[in-house]
Amino acid sequence: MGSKQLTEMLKGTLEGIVLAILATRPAYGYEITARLRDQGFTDIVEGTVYAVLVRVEQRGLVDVEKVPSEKGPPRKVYALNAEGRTVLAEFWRNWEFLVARIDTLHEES
Amino acid sequence: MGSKQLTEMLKGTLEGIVLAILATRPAYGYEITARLRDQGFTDIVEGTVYAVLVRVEQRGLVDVEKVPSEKGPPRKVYALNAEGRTVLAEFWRNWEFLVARIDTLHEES
DNA sequence: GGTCGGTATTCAGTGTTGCCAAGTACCGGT
DNA sequence: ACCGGTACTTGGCAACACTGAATACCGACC
Repeated sequence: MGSKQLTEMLKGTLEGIVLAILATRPAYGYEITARLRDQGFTDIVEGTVYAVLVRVEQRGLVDVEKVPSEKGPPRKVYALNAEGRTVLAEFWRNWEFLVARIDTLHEES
Repeated sequence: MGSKQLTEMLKGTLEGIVLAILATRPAYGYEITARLRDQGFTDIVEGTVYAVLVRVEQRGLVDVEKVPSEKGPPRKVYALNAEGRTVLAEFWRNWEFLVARIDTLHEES
């Protein structure tokens, strides 16, 4: 069970994390969840990832394509588009800003 | 806040930030807001800081003392206690975990 | 004496977000 | 026919930062 603290930290970063994953190559929800788990986010909830994908699609940050799967229902493959890349770049800027400020605080204590 | 992204990122980190400030020395709300502004969080909202302080007080992470001010109404001075230090340590662990994961993603893109 | 600005705290309401829990759907192997 | 793995959807909930306004205390200035 992930700590409540970490859950709250994910608010605002999870979207960026998903966009960053899509930046390397297109992917579908189930795959993204699995990759997050491999990557260390062992407690990430599937429903949450899908919710993020719905959101970024509605905001027009990704292009979507339905691709038949051999192992189950069709996959919705998400690909980062130009708008998405812009938002991702903004995410990195904000993230680095936050990390810098918090690092300063950490050193002071 | 400047960007909505940064606002969302603060969720889950602002509490840790405030605790980190209190770890250096006791402080009151107005002062903490000012320090955050000096430190780069130029758009931080006063009401938000007070809300965090109410929360950490209710959770018993701080000791509170009312101190008269020469320039206005009495100040509520917050001091981090043992429980607060524990939570702050947990915050740093979670923060470093998140930074590590996200750094990995950043390098991959 | 009355107003203005700086200090200092509180509070109701809003929107966004991740989690929980359950459900739907497709498929291969037994 | 059933079960487990794959794959997506959805309604309700709690936590959090922001908005905007209100309250209160004080010194300085006209």
